[in-house]
Amino acid sequence: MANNDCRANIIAAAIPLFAAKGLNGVSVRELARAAGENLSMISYYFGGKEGLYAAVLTEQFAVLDKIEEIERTDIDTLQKFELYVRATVSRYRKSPYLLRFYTSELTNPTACFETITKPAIKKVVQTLLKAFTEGLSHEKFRDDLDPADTVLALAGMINFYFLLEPVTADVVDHSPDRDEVLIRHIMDIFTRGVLK
Amino acid sequence: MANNDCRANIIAAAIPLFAAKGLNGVSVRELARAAGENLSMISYYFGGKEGLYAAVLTEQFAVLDKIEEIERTDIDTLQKFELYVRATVSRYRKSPYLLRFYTSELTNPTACFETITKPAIKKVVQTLLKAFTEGLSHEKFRDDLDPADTVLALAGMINFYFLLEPVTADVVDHSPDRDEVLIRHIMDIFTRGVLK
DNA sequence: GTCTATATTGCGATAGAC
DNA sequence: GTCTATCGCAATATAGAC
Repeated sequence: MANNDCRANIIAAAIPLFAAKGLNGVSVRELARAAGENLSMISYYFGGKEGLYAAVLTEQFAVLDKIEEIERTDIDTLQKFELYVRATVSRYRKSPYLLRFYTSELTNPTACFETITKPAIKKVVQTLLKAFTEGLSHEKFRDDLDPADTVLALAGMINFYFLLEPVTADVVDHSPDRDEVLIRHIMDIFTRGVLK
Repeated sequence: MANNDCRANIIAAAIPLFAAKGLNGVSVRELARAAGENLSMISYYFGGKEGLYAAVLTEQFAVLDKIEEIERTDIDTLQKFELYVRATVSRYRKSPYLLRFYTSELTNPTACFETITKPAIKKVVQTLLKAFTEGLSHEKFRDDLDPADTVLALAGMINFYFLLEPVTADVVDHSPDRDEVLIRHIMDIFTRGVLK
């Protein structure tokens, strides 16, 4: 390639490769070839393969910071949960590799887990927990529900749908056309499940 | 080690290693050392590292076959779903590495994905789908719910709880003592969410 | 900044003795 | 069945020319 986008080219090429095969499943040669850049540029810009992986992870997880908006938005608690579900779906549509990095780090943690992955996911969970507690204090929700169990249930419903896509693709329609219906079904179940 | 349990020793040692680091994250030397067996025994018994991985995966996923019992059991549809949730929890307690193999294959599929992983998971999904359709025909459930969305939502609630444990362990109590409460909460949400 | 060439290490697999 | 020793290769990383 040999232009001034070298660094960006490498990152862009690395995303689908790391996502599909994990940190240990890709070699620097493969990464360089896919980027159309010289092998040694990976060390030059990122200090090695692990450095590149960390850069990719940081970029991928950056969007998770937007979860903060949920706290600042002045809407009903249930609507906050719907906002979370909608944001999750649109995130996965825009960043089709995000969920893979996310779960790959959960199951086969790398050195980045403690520094990048864990804080990013924890922030999401804590934001949801805060919203739930808020809803509880307004006496909107049944008070015999455990906050953690409940928000993890909601997060699980939407995340698992995407996680299982490689298995269920030929029996379930996972096209974006159905996203609106999916969101409705999940919010339906959740709403009836948690309201007083 | 050098006893007649060589094959079994290798498999037993390989389970936690493959689960933690994935197929590409472990070397045959590391596997042999952990098993206390000679390196060459891996090729002798399994034809190589990938063969050992396939053997481990087959053994781990064998328990998933028990899902069939749900079809044969003559109980109410909702109770079938509760049976599934209970079976899932007890499976993860008995096989603490199962979920890791499961999701690792989903996010970073190996050669085993099409032959071992996908059929195993698909069977579970289809069993749940069948149970749901059965419940629909008995007019137990709201008929505006999509079967796939609904069963994936239930599966997601319980699986995600365990998947997120590495992140939420210090903010949520994941001890087996709470399993019964967890199951109750999930079934509560699900039941209220899907019943007419 | 970018390249080639290479240093070095560790990999998976197996030949062949016992 | 189990071992040691080793083959051949691919890995990451970098030195040094330009």
